[in-house]
Amino acid sequence: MRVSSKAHYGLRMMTEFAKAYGAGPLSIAEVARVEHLPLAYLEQLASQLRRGGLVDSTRGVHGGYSLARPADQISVLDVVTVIEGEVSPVECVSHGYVTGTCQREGECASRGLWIRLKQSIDAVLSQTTLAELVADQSLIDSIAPAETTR
Amino acid sequence: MRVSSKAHYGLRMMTEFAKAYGAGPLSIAEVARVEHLPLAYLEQLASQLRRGGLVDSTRGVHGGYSLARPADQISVLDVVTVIEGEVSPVECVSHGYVTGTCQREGECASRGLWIRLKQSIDAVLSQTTLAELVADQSLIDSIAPAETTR
DNA sequence: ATAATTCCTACCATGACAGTCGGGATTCTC
DNA sequence: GAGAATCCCGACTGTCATGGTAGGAATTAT
Repeated sequence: MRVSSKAHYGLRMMTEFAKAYGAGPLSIAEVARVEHLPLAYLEQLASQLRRGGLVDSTRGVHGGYSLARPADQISVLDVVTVIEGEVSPVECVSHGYVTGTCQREGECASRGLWIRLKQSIDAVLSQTTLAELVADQSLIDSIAPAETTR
Repeated sequence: MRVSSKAHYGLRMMTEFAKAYGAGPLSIAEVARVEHLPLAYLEQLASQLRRGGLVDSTRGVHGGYSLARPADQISVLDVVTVIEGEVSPVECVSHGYVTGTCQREGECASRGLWIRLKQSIDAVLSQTTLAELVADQSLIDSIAPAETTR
């Protein structure tokens, strides 16, 4: 029951893209710098995010990535799903589940529980957008700006 | 963001113990039989559940395990926690988190999100008890009893 | 005694995670 | 056109959790 640091990294990268939205593409070298994350690893994650349709890429000298749509239209669930695959506590409640795969299907008492759990997780993650994370960030920075200068 | 099949097995075992509650200890050999799970693996899980204080064990010929307290006083969260450790999407919101371990602490905008997520998961899992799972099970069995005979 | 049980430790195979590395393709700038 | 900055891609690696298996020791009812 945990979010991988992979997805966490992806989310941090996405908030950087969100901050830069509208001001041209942001390179992952820059993201690596401000977030203190390994460049080569971010490259892989960025590719996944692009293939997942969350960002667009621009190659060449002033290239980089930018959000495929405004930050208030990308939820944390979108990001986590692209990086970790569908959020689902057990296979039998995932979207692509084929009826009958689980032999216990008819007699399973806990399926209802897993469905409630999935819905609950999805709700929390889909209610928060990148825009809100960025807003919270600015708020934090405005209160304690000295911290960020190290 | 998934529950391990280990925890799932543990939960299935616990519901068997719940069904047998009051009628003496239930052996894991029996659990393995009715749930079609590997015996040797269940042994390990049963030990964990015992060390976690959820069941009591009786050795010897008519030995086995029985719930340490009534089924309506053991939640799914109890079981999952004993088997998987604390449910926590990221380290910084877990119970044993030491303030300052995460360098981003002051500037982290997503911590609030993870806290909401944890609370949401905990709520769902702690609201369901073994007693409810057993009750649901009986209901299912009474509706479609033919299924279980194969 | 012996059979049924829990208990305990060690072992193992597989796959995910969290990266690193090296090079190729593209595009801007000079 | 050369060079630098960038994205793109595949291969490789070390560590750890998962999902088991195996063997034997301790305990207890019959």
